[in-house]
Amino acid sequence: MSTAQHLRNVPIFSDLKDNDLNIIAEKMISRSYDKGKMILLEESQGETFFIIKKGAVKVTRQSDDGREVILAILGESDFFGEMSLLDGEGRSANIVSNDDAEVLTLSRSDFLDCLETYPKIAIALLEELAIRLRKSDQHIESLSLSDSEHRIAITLIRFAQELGTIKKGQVRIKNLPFQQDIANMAGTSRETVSRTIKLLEEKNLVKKDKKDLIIFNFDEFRQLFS
Amino acid sequence: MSTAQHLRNVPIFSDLKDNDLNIIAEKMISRSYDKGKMILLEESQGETFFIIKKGAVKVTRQSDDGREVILAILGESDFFGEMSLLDGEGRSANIVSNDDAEVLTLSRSDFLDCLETYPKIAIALLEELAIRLRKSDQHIESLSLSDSEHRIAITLIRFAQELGTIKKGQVRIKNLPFQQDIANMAGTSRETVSRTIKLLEEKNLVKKDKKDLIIFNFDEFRQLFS
DNA sequence: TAAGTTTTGTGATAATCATCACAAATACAT
DNA sequence: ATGTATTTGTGATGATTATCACAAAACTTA
Repeated sequence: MSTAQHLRNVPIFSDLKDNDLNIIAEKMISRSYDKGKMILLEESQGETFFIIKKGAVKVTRQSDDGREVILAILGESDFFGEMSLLDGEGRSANIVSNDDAEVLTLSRSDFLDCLETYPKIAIALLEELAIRLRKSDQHIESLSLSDSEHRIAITLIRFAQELGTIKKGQVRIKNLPFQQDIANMAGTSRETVSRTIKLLEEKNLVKKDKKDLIIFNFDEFRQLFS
Repeated sequence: MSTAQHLRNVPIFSDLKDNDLNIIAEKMISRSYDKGKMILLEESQGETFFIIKKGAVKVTRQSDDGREVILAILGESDFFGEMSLLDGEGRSANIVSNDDAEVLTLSRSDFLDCLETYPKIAIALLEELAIRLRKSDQHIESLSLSDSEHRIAITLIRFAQELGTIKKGQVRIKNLPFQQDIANMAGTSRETVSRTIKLLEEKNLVKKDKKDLIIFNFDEFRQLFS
């Protein structure tokens, strides 16, 4: 698939005419990263905009003592790196490739040019940031109010929405992340994730199937926990 | 002060020419709210953009059982309401006036027109949303990793940055919010806030002065807790 | 297939912190 | 000022959950 065709799937570019899309596509460079490679470091200057072509990445923050908080897991057609381009501050998060990943990159100046030239892109980007803020707010609420069972359930709901496939009310989360990663998103410990998922299985709400997790009745599940 | 003069202080409008500013100012309507009044309700459709002219508001989310999470406290020249205008979703948070507050409002269509007409506004708004996302990320990190002492200290740092006045290394947070509000931001209980502030006083890091709180050495304080 | 590595499961224990229950202090109203 | 309502302080108690310590299971790689 050509770069322009990839861009077509990215919400913030989808409004553009083929012509404009091609112009932007030509400015982009493709890169690949092996699983577990650091794509962006917390301290470095932010000079690039990234779009995920293939694979998935973890957005994390690391505390002094080495513990990791996972802010989000991004997948195909998602983008990152825009924050420091926009406000000029340094990076605030690390980005690590979760699988082998391929990305398209755009330089700072090309990115900012885009925004000036195509106001539609700026507006679409505003929309996307608004959605992310909403998700952050929900995340904050869940961390503030809930016990660990709820927090973990809500994390599973997030995965279901981002990575899940629905089939008659059931959601299958393909390749459920490691318990440690779930714990780092839910603000709890790995052991608690293990115990809680077992609990959810005993309540007949979910079922493990090899590397996947199935939520039997997604609507009910959401009702219960959010 | 005229409406246009107020807008001058609002970051997203500060780039505009006087002329354009006046055009926008004429479309805005001023409203006042008594302390504690709900300005926006969680369920209602989002149809208005708000700028705070005077006073402060709490941005909150409420859980079913009535507990409240405070996402932010916004003050003069801050704005809100943009999220549902941008992504078309319903409100995700409540807004309650914290003091008596005066706001300027702009209708949905006027707001969106603004973005189309003045790309500079869209870009400035992107910048502001990027900053908010950064703050949310920090908030999430702090809720995920820290014990209650740290979370409360970080909440105090947030207040200091938003509402504080610095004088030779000391920060005075004028009119510290109620312990209950601090607790709702820090994701802890009111009693724990009480005990923790006492603890911080015993460690000679802060001091209460009537309704204010003084942080003796702001840099050191930040080092300690973030 | 065997050996090594990573991930998961599970008990025991201890620490943190929410909750309850008041008392004290402070603010507010008449 | 006096009474009422809010906000804060503080002890006691119990619940939740982090942490430690392994064992089991599941993947990798040779």
